[in-house]
Amino acid sequence: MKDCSQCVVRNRAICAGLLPDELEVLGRLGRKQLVQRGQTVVWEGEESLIVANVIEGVLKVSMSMTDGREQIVGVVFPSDFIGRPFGKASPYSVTALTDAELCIFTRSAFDIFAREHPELEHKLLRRTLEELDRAREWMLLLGKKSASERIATLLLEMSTRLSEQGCHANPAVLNRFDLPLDRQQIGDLLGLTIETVSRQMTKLKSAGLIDLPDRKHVIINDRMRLSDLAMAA
Amino acid sequence: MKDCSQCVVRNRAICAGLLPDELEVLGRLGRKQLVQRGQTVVWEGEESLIVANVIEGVLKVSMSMTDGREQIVGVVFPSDFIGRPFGKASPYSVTALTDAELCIFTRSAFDIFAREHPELEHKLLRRTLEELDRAREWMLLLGKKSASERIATLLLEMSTRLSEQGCHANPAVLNRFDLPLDRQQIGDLLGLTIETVSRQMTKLKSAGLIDLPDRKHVIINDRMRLSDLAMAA
DNA sequence: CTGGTTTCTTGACCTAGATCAAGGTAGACA
DNA sequence: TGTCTACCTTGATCTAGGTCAAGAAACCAG
Repeated sequence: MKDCSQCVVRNRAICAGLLPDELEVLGRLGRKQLVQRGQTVVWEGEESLIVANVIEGVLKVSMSMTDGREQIVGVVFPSDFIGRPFGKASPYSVTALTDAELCIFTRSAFDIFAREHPELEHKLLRRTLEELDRAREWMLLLGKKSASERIATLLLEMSTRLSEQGCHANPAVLNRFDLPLDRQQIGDLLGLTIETVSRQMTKLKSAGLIDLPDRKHVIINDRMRLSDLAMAA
Repeated sequence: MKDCSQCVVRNRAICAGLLPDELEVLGRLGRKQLVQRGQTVVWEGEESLIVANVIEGVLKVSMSMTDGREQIVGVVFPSDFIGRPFGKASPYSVTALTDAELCIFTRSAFDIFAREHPELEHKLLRRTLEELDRAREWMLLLGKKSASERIATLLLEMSTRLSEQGCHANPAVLNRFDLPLDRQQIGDLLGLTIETVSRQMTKLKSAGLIDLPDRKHVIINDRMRLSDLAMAA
């Protein structure tokens, strides 16, 4: 990699806070790579060979059962970290939902570098703790929420996470954004079928809480009612 | 705390690997505390004041909705770490499922100590990554598995985690153990009602895969069929 | 613009698991 | 030793969301 100091996620990714010379060493370990929508960069069950920072684009983290049932267990945005450091096999796949740009490291090189740079491990720890909080929040959704509560929660979550993407939170995106997932993927994330997702979205649209000008585009009209719905019923 | 070097979880908790003098400093920051079954040590939404190592006993990590629906998002065993370091509010509660013994630290003192001891933060990172893997595995269960698959998965998970508790994996416990959860708690962990849990357990018993000599005790008769069931159907 | 493909929506029907409602049963305590 | 109480099991019924089956939009290539 030529110059990490110019990286667009420089101040938000786990490499933020490294000293200039440390950053240069890390930069030499990594390489930028473009991946296309649909391309898988980490395979469930395979040896965990790479880790990466997301520079641009959105990716899904998913696990599946032998008979093909799939659950999306995470959605990853620019400046987020992907891959499973310090472990032989990756328990999940990582697949691009949009065209994306990654900053890839071999896992072994990253593991060694991380152990030598406590500041980096600290950043990674904080991120992993946040990811764990999000995973647990999603367990509450999957275990206890109704279909309409799930859809409302998803729309709000996507809204906030997409709007946090820019250098500063981007209020223009907050109530008007493109979903990076199709209906099937929304189902796989929420533990619902594609038909239930479609019906519930239509219902929210009819109730005036949202607009759906086309397949991917979402406009939130009544954020408050939507978040009431997300929390209880 | 008098003497960490005598601690029963000494070699498995995150404090393993600290130098004797570091361990002594950490020991002075912590105190042992007994908690009774049912007692809550961390409250959801409250400021995160303490973290702890579990010395003895089993605890649940849970999140709930405003209307009282509760999801258990984690079960914690001896040598595991509890609490949310590096964050103001705890997103979940932690409650003892059995009488337990903890080694408690104020969060602020622990945070400072951890930042000064990369080896400790590394251990904590590894544990958090494992906890995240488990949470995601559970998301697959909650999003995609049938009731019988969920029960089978739970029994196997409890079997392995309880048997790993001793200094060495304890094969006697593997197929014969006491569930630290009652039926309601099993339901809250699996996203099922108490009645469904009861019916599915009875079904597994009738099929001869397990025995249930009393409320809490479980004997696994046919581990292979149980794990076939846990994975697919 | 047109025909083909993919994705999404809608409708009709079905089922796994929830809900409601009695009973059992095992500890606990007098 | 009885009876209280907190769990647990079982049965009957209901329903949210799944499944199956058409269409309808959007998207794309020529």
